[in-house]
Amino acid sequence: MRGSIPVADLPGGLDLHATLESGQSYLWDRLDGEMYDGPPKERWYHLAYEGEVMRVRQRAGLLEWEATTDAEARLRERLRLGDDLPAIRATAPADDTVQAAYDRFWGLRIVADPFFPTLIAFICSAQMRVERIAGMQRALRRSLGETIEFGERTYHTFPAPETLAAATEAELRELGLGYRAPYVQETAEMVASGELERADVDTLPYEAAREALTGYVGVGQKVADCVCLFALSYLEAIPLDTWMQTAIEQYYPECARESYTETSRAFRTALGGEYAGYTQTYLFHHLRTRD
DNA sequence: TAGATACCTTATAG
DNA sequence: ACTATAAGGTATC
Repeated sequence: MRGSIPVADLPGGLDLHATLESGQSYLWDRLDGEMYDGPPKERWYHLAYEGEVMRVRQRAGLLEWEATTDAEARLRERLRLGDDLPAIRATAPADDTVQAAYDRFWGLRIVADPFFPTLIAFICSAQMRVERIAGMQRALRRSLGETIEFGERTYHTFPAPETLAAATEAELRELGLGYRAPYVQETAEMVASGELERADVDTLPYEAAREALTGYVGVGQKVADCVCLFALSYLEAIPLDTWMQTAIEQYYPECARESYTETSRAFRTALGGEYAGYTQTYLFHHLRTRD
């Protein structure tokens, strides 16, 4: 099936390119060089997950999609197309840097990615660059995922928890995960066995959810915040990575505290509270890609 | 509870 | 060519 959504109908519009290449999602893949070699901002992105393939591109004022199923409702959820960006931006501070970030990437939306692949991707993100994190996720899909044929192309889905739980540490190290290999295997086991799963977390208030997520192996507060923001829709979560730590020192020194939890509270307040994660993501993408 | 250190692997700077 | 350092941190002592 296929369809298209007029971008002008979305509150605040859409920048699909910024949304999917700002380091928040590792589920969507580009089709560069295979079925597309046009302008970077109009490229197709594809996603294979739980037996379904969908692909999208933004072109000529439309968000076009094609899928093995009737995917539009899921697409609207995953890209949070209903979020009112002007209302969200109105909660952000008036700083030049924050406003420059919103101007530059206006239309960037926080994703609502599926829980398990997001958990694994951000466990893999420790001490790693964005490009290599994406490479690891591709390797996991290619090596352990199931294949689906769509449009004369073979797609690989992200492996199920049971599959990753059954993988050996050596096998995962072969895929380039390094010391994260046992973390991924053990966390997958916890999800597969039901020891700790999404339902145990996503009904909790934000800080309790973040705390609960650190029960997984390889998940500290920063990775837990990424899962909260990009998979569980806690829009107040602000992952404090090295970029944000630097930004706080430079632009918000009054928010610096002794602990992650306290700094997070102070910075969240500075970024307007309820939608701080939105502003943090604009800021992160801006700082990481300038120069 | 706070502080220090090891950890896989790759890319980049010097 | 070769070494040091950093890359969206976490676990362990």
